[in-house]
Amino acid sequence: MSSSNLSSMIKMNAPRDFNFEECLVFLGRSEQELLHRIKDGYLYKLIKVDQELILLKIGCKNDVLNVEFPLGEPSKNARKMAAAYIVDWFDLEQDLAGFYEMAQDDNVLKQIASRYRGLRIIGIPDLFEALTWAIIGQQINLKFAYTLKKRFVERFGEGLTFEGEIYWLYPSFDRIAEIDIEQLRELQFTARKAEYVIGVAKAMAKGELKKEDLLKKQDYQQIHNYLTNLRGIGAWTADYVMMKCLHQRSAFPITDVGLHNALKVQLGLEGKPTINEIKEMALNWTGWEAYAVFYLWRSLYE
DNA sequence: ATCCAGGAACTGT
DNA sequence: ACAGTTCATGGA
Repeated sequence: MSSSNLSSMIKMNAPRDFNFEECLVFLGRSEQELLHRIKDGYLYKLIKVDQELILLKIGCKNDVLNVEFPLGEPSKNARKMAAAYIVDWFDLEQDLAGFYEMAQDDNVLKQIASRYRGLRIIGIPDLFEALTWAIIGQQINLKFAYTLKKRFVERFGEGLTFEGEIYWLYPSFDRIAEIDIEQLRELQFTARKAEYVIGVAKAMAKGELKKEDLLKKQDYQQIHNYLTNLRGIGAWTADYVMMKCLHQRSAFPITDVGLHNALKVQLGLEGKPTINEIKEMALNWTGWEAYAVFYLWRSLYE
């Protein structure tokens, strides 16, 4: 990965096995998404680094990612942070050669691995967002989950208007740590979801829960245990967050309903596979479970 | 109407 | 350890 400056634009060489178009398909999966926007082949996202709001406009041509800053020239440090953000978001440090090698002999993954080749796990770099988005999505249909997220972001997040469009930042844990359950009930969160979301915000506001500390553990089981000790974080949520935020290749949300549906379709089953059947298939995926799940999720958005 | 949804905690055995 | 129950709401 190298980057060079060229008239306020950052150019980043994409790693091998990177397909921007495939990533955009995944990012465009919901009409209700408000934390990024895809327009004319460009991806727009608002981020905040050191109190500085930065709108990213990301394009890709000839295996080079081009990052522009439509709001104006950010500070040198902010440009550096923006580049790091993109590496994190698109999991660009991952070498996928091992995944494709494994998948080519795997009956479940063979087709989708080659069909979506270059798709990377699109992450949620913000730990608070990853945890609370997972909590919001627990046990409700995805459409309603997006509705709740939209209300949550529009009520407690920060918005910036640029050329007639509003770009949103996800609410900060500091902001959510100071609200009460009733304020989320108004948005139709259940009391339980509200409690979990505020609980996570408070833990982060107190400094008891930090992404860097989790990454330091560097061990799947340690991180998983730590996360599931938090109220509202069960095995599914822990694995989801380890996949989407902590770059854990072995994260495996095996009870995920979307995974079950995808396997049913891919294998042409009459009903959904059982957990034991999935464990059987996954024996071959060791070390690449997160990518297997992500490609299967992708297969649901034909 | 009825069942399910990108679950988790709680309760009883 | 394990199975059943409750939470709560919208979508199909």
